[in-house]
Amino acid sequence: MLQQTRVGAVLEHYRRFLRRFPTVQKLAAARESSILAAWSGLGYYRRARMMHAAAKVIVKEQAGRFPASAEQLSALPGIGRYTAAAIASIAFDEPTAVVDGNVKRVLRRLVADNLSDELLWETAQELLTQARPGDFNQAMMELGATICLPRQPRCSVCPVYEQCDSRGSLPKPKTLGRQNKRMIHYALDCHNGSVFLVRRPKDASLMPGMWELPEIPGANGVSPWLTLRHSITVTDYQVAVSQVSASDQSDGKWISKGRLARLPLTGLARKILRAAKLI
DNA sequence: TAAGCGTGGTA
DNA sequence: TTACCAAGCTT
Repeated sequence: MLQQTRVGAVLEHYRRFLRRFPTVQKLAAARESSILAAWSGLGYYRRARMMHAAAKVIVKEQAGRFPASAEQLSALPGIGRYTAAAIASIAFDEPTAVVDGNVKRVLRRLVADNLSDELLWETAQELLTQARPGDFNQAMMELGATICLPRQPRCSVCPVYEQCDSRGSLPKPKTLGRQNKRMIHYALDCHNGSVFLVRRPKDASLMPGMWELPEIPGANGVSPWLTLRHSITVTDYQVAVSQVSASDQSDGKWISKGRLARLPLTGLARKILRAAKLI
């Protein structure tokens, strides 16, 4: 859950997720839609699918025993170099350094050089406190998250200021492309305690198989019931929601209010249904 | 190597 | 308001 996602955004989902899937066996046996429903709103849904796949490998091929080394962990789906090192060092005391976005920034400032990825990993490994690798790794990430901030580093309270070659300066990050903007209209078709929802195609690149409100053509002259902003990857959406019938023109399903929570909704659909006090 | 993948917080 | 960016991974 923490891959590219802040701790604050994860906490509530994490607790709910562990209540729902308390063991790797339960997770492995679950249906994908149940897992996606618990993940709904967190984004990067591929992470959930891959964690499901990893749970199945652990249960079926390794008798439910977790791999305990970074090398073995990185063989699991969805576990790359960072996550393997994080689990191995924090959970199993393996002396392996992590490099995440925070550590990259800290190290590049510390040595005042735009180190390549490979050099960053080597440097982190050299600095690692062998006796307490998990604590060291978490301290490095925490330093980046709380003091060595991207925009305004708090050098005056930094514990390694004396050893820092740059004292806070950092090569200007290259600016990314501007976000696309788009207007999109949805129908909120709701009666008898049910909402009409549609399912995204299984082969969609974005959020495949997840449920959302039916999209409708806009500009019918009627002002929408609700407007909001929502950004998905590289697109900023201006969203308009109208309470109109859509069940005749869209291939979807009526979902009763009580079942909404168990459905893998997109984050945007969840936001709209919450605004409508349906969940 | 670089693009694609979600969403929310922050300045 | 806009733009950046977060405990990255896969293809």
